[in-house]
Amino acid sequence: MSLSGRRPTRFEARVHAALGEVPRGRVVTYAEVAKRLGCRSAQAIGQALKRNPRAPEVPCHRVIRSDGRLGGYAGKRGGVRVDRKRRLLREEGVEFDDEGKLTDPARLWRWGG
DNA sequence: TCTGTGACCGCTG
DNA sequence: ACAGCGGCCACAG
Repeated sequence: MSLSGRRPTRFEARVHAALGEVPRGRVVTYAEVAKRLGCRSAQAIGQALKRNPRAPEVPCHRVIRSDGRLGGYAGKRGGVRVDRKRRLLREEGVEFDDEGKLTDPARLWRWGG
């Protein structure tokens, strides 16, 4: 309850706002979001998302790793949580191959570039 | 592919 | 206020 009952920090709010700019059917990397916020730690982005599993208000599932793999979801780096993430993306037309890599790199969203 | 190091935010004590 | 630690990561070797 320490998590769900907590009010978002300013940093978290900025992360969520940034995610809101990512259209459906597109994905963005943790690094890209970090860059957008002027933060040099992509991991800090993951932290912020973990603290707010309240989808679909915040489309956490649209954030993947720089190497094209899914990365974690809802605080876990594997298992059913990530399976769910993959399903959600699949519903938006974003697919991953057997290696867990993003099939179509054109799906990658990025700001100003 | 795996390991080590860098980076940084928020929790806890 | 402050130090230590862990975490949905990135990057180099």
